[in-house]
Amino acid sequence: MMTPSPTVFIVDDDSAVLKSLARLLRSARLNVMAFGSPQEFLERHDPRAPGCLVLDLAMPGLNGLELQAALTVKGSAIPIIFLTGHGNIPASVQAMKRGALDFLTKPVNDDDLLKAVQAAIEQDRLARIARAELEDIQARLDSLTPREREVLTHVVSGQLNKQTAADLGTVEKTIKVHRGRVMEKMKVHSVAELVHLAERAGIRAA
Amino acid sequence: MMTPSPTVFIVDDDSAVLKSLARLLRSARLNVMAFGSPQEFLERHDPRAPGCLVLDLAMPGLNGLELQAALTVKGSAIPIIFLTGHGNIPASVQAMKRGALDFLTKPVNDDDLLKAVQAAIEQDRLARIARAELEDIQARLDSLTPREREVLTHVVSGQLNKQTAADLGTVEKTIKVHRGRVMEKMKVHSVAELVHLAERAGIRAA
DNA sequence: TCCCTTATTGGCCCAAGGTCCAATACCCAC
DNA sequence: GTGGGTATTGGACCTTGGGCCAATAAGGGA
Repeated sequence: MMTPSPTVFIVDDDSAVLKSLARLLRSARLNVMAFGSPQEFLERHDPRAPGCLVLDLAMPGLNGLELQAALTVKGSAIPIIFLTGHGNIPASVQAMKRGALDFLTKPVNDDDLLKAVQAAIEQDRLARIARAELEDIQARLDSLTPREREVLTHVVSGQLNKQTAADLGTVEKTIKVHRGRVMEKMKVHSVAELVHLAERAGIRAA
Repeated sequence: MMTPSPTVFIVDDDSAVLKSLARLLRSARLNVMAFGSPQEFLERHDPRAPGCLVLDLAMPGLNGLELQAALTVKGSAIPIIFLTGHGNIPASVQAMKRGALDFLTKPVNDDDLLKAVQAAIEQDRLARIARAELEDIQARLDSLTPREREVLTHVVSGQLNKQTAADLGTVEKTIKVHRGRVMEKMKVHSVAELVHLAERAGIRAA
């Protein structure tokens, strides 16, 4: 399955700026989608689409920081590059603290913007790979029965089957069966691999 | 062993500001050490001392960003809060990208500064705990012989003793001995724990 | 009601991990 | 050259892990 090529989403209420930015980015062979209002972007944006967001800070209705917050709430992790004509330091610091990738001032240097966009797209690519891996692991975890899940936590914390059996009020033989199924469902062939996966999925000791 | 109480280090070339900041922070029951020049701080600062750094951006000789870079090179991870009278957005973004915890503008609101300092001290505390743990693990890793180290990487990647033996050109029995010593030196009692430690220390598959 | 999933257990057997004791060999430093 | 650390190997023996086959039992849904 082919990953769609990344798109740069631009949101700015000034249509002249919007067009100029779009032209610049398109001339660098980038896919571009321009939005004249934050609300429009928020409604129509598909979080699954790869790419990054170039966002004007000062806009009517919903300003850049608010849109950033709204995207976070919505669960979108798209990298954001802020662009501002009359921004102030507190706003830039706020934006960066909340995870913006960059914060540029207008008039923006073409090269600075292109570099920032390239970096954002790359970061989005890597983040997507990491997220896909996590989702894959999570899917396997979700296929476990409650009991298998309990056994898993004991295994990754290094308990012997007999200890696990005692903790769960059953016998070693039963644990062995569950354990075997856990290994199978998680698609691993060693405890080491299992611990790796559990670690990434944030599963802690029993 | 008692952790010394945290200190707020202040660096500002304006002695009036320095005194005023020191007074404010001391009134909040914080330990304070004031420095009139970045060079002085750089020379005399002990990276082991817990606390945080409140740093003026514009100073003669070495500006705030340069001092930040110098500290990074020196291996100091002290959290930095920038303070500036005439800063600009690019400088603030630069500072935040390089890991500054906050970037405040003068005249600073007392409450904002105190909150930022508290947050920085807490972050330093947590970072120190994490670092101490890492150093502990690293010390154990350093106690391994080269051969044991090789065996370790095979174990954490889930290889069977016989496979490891084949890879290292020896027999299973030998691997068992090394493996036993690895477990002993790393102070763990299960492969799961060993993988946990290796993961944190950044050891990857064989 | 019948089927499926989940959880449980037993027996049998083999593979893998791990320990104790003992021994050989190499290299380096005192 | 003698002792210590490192690497290696053998044998004996015990513990754990794990697969195969079979079976029971509770709870939910079609």
